[in-house]
Amino acid sequence: MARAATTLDPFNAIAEPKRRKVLETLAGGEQPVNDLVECLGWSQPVVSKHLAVLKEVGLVSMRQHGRQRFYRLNGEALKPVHDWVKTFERFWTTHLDGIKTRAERKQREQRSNTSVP
Amino acid sequence: MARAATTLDPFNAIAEPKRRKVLETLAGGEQPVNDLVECLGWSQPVVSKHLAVLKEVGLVSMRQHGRQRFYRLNGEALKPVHDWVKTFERFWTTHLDGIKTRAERKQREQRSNTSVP
DNA sequence: ATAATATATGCCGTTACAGGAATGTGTCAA
DNA sequence: TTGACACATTCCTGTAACGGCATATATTAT
Repeated sequence: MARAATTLDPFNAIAEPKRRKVLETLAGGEQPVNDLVECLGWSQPVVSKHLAVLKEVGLVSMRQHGRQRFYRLNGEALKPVHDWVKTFERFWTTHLDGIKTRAERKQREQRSNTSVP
Repeated sequence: MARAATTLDPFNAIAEPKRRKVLETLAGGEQPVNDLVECLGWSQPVVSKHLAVLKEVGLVSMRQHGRQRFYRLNGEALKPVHDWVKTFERFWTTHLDGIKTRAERKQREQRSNTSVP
């Protein structure tokens, strides 16, 4: 068989750095395509194509006014990604706060104090 | 240009559903490849290849014991993804806790209080 | 040394997909 | 209507991801 089916989910959408950049830009508020083109410094078709992908996945929505099309971020579509990654949170938080580690060391010290006086 | 390499960063690595499944499985503890093969139901080369990608990005580490190779999850490598997605958290939490909605209603009430006494 | 086991790797075919260039579509202005 | 503007879409090309299959490599067992 060939490649796996193109499951167009948010995970795939944000795998592309440029699409993440688009989302970051739109986090500041809705913008017409041309503003994005100027702000990001890419060609207009490139911007439009990435916007099309983001819209398909539901990460952005579009509102037309005259000949301009305003794209707006729909951050809620990132929740599945957030929820998935969050299930792994314990793998770095336990290292950062060090509470558990310190507590355990204390316990070890206390045990050695009592057993080896 | 082609697509970005999957071994480039965790974002690309977890874009593949099968690789996410591998990480979920390894969250329960380290496992040799054959156990993963049986548990996941894929061919051995497929499992090995995905493990190779995950290892390149640093999402898993490997320990050899005899002829078995135990793969262990390194969840910390997911932190960049978590941190990035977290910056968009307000886009769905504000709807859930209703902070924004309540604040806006308050503003409307105050406006109507002053303008329409 | 030979066989069996555990895993990695190389090759191949198919398909995805990013970017460039050109063109299509729809809307406003004169 | 004609032209300018804003944007989408199509065609093309190069690169590489995925999976299957076969094979290589390394370790243990006999």
